[in-house]
Amino acid sequence: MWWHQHNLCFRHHTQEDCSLGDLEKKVAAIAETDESAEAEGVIDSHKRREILSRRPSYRKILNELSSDVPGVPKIEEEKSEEEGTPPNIATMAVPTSIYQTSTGQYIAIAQGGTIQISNPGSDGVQGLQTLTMTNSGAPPPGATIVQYAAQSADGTQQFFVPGSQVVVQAATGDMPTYQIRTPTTALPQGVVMAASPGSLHSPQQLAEEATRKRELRLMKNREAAKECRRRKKEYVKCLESRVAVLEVQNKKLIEELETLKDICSPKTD
DNA sequence: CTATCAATGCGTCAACGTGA
DNA sequence: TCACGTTGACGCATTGATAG
Repeated sequence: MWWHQHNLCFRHHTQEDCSLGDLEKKVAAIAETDESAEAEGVIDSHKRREILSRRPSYRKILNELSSDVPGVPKIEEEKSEEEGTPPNIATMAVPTSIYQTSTGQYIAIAQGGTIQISNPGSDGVQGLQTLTMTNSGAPPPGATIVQYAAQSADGTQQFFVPGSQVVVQAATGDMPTYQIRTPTTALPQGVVMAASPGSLHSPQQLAEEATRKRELRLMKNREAAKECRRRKKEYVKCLESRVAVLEVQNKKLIEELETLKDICSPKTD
C-alpha cells in the first residue's frame, strides 16, 4: 500500500505545484507586455536559475503586487485581529503543550503565552485558570518564565517551564503552586530550577538542552509552516482574482480594438 | 457497504534568504 | 558568521465523492 500512497502524494504535490505555476503563468501571460518579451533574451540561464531557485516570500510578492495594483490586498505583517487569539478561554482550544500534574490537573501552554490549568473533574471552562507569560515572544534559552496570575492570588508567583519536559508537580497549600520539571532530574519536589546554557555541564544536561532546543525549533517551524500555507492560499486567491480582472480588461481592449478597426477602415462595398 | 480516488491539511526536513 | 524565518518537498492522515 505504501507505493500507492507514494504515487498519490507524488501526483498530489506535483499537481499542487503545477496549479500554482499555471496560475502565475496565466497572470504573466495576460499581463505580458512587449518589454517582458524583450527582457527574456537578456536574462541568461545562470541568472534565471538563481531566480528560480528561491522565490521571494508570498508576503513580499503579494505586497509588491498590491503596490502595483490598488485593488490587491496586502498580507499583514502580523495576523489580523480577527485571526488573533482573543483572551477568551474557549478559543484557546489548540495548545502547544499539555502537561499533567500529579493531582490530575492539566496545564496547557498556548501559543500566545497563555497557560490554561484545568481540573479533570470540571467540565470545560469551569475549572480553568489562566497564567500569562511575562516574557512571551522572547524566551531566554534554557527556561521560560511564566507569571502566575490567577484571580485569587494577592501576589504574583514566578516559576520556570523547561520547554521539552513533561512532569508537572502541584503542591497543596493556601495558594496552588505548580512545578514543571524534567522526568529524569532528581530534584526534590518544590525546588524550581532555572537552567541557563552557561550552567550546563553534564552530558545529560547537554542532551536535555539539545532536546529542548529541538522541540522549540520544531514547534516554531510547525507554526511557521501553518502561517506559510495561510499566506500561500491568500497569494493564490489574489492571483485568481487578478486573472479574472485581467481577463475582463483584455476582453474590453479587444472589443475596443475591433471598434477602432471598424471606424478606421470602413467597408468599401 | 466497501474500495478507490482525489483533494486537502499537517508535521518535518532541508535549503536558502536575511538581518544583526 | 550565525540565528532565525521562509518555503519547497515529502510522507502521512483524513475526508468527501464515486463506482462496483
